[in-house]
Amino acid sequence: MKYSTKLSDTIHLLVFLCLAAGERMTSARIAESVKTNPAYIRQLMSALKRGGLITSDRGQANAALTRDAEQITMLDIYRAIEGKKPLLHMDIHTNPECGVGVNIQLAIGDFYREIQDAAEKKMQEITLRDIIEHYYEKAEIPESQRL
Amino acid sequence: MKYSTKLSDTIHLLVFLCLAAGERMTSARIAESVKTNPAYIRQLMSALKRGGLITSDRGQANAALTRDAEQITMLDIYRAIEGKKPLLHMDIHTNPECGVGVNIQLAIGDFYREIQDAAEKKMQEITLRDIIEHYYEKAEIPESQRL
DNA sequence: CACCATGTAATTTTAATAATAACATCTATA
DNA sequence: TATAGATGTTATTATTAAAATTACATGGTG
Repeated sequence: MKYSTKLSDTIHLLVFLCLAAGERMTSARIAESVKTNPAYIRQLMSALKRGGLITSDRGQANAALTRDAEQITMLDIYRAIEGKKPLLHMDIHTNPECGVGVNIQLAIGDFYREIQDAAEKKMQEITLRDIIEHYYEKAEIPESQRL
Repeated sequence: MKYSTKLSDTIHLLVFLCLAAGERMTSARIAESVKTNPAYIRQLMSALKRGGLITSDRGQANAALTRDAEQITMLDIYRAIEGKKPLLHMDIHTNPECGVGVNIQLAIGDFYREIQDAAEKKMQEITLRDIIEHYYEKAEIPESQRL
């Protein structure tokens, strides 16, 4: 399949929203930057809304964070849009006739869990504010123009 | 796309190989346990060979680890079969006209790198021996029957 | 009312992976 | 030496998760 870029696109969306503070961002405007279509952006925003990270109103462009950017972690975003989807995937099609196969996959699953936990711990340490700050540096936006 | 189960299948393959110490495992036998086809197994083994983790001879079933199971980490296996493929994927299709889009993705990339490092550090701590031991526990193989 | 926005479901297209097929080459053995 | 069976490798097809797209109901604003 394609690789999922949902997390990247959602972070992009959120940063864009923050940078345009005041200015009302439509899904069409955001889609232009992400180079995708408005419906996809709205789907991501819908997931963010379900996850309690943003509010938005039907009929008008009025999305906003429900809390400060430093209170939103990358893990919060990941959970909102990818749910419980893991980074590594077990093979659940092994031969059930083969006891070895089944138990090896179960054993692998426990180690995958550890790796997932390590990754999620790091995700939890990264806030939307951190990403915005780092974006400012990358883009070399002068301090005076930052929010 | 489909989710990649290459890592899971390759670990499966290696454990299977270790458990059958002595007995010569053909790609057909292994494929039966993983419930796939022999050519796929040979492809995985080919990658392991390129990565220097196993040896094998053309014409006869004779695969073997190049070093002890405790000297092979999950990261070694991941590198051999997935190369530099990351766990999280950036969106490289953002609008190049939009400086914001490009720089946000660059900023995201740096944080993804941190997450990748955390996951790889954990992978490096897990050896093939650990997985085999844990399999023995899962399968409740009596100590007397373990290798 | 007219226009433009969101919200959402359904469908189509794209792309990474596993599955499969085909075959050259090597080994062991009868 | 001939044959059976194994690996090594490439090419093709099928599968499947994701993004793209379409469609439209619904709500807000001038």
